[in-house]
Amino acid sequence: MAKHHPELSLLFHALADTTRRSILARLAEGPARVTDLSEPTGLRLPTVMRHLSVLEEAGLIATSKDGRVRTCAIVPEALEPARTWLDEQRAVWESRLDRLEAFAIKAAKERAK
Amino acid sequence: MAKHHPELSLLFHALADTTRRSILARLAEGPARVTDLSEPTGLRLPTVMRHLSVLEEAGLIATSKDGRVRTCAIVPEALEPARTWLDEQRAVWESRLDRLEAFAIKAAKERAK
DNA sequence: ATGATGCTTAGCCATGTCGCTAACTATCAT
DNA sequence: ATGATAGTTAGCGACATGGCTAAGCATCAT
Repeated sequence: MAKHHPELSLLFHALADTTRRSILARLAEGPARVTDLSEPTGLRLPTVMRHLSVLEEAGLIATSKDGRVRTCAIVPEALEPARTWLDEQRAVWESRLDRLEAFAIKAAKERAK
Repeated sequence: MAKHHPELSLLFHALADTTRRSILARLAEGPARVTDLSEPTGLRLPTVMRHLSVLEEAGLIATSKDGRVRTCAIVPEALEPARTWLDEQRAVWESRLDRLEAFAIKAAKERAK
């Protein structure tokens, strides 16, 4: 049952951090330099660098260096695996709603005790 | 720009682990006892318990105890915040494709050097 | 009432994460 | 060639994570 999806783990892990999500939000407005990402977050450069490497390993951003300036940009397709997984799960989970309801009744009974 | 979404962090973090995703896959087939989840994963009970509490805190599962048996079941709506966030991002990211392409050209130039 | 069963708690170990500072390298401007 | 600027590397500290064992508690069957 699709037990090993390291890419999904990388992806979800990268998204599971408010700082990284706000970096992505900033990059959604357009490419930015590392320093541009450091200022609004109030974080030091090395800290930002680490977040960027997590995002890059997850495939969520791409970076390139021109002179001494590194520019970061979003990779929109990177979200697809997550989206696909969520859709698949939703499909399966909802098709089991009958059983879920049976469980909910049991749970309610338990809660009432 | 929606900087603080602790629920999203909990959610993505819960999903960022293959063991937890396979527990969810198992639960997608219907509610199960803790022991039922322990056997296929090959993990010890306390380990499974910890994963379950992570999943429960993220709102992804609900559990109830009847006698000495705890039953776990999926909470389908729990995926919605993640799905919504992904959809929003995709919308924004894709609307910036023009800028992205400009960046891609620059990146290609850099890669070639 | 005894033992088996199912879960729970406490606590250990190795490793990973997230922030930092300090020091280094590389580039650009003068 | 000097200094400012942009990024990078190394390494620290506090804490979280993911696995385990051992021991405890509660319930069910006999």
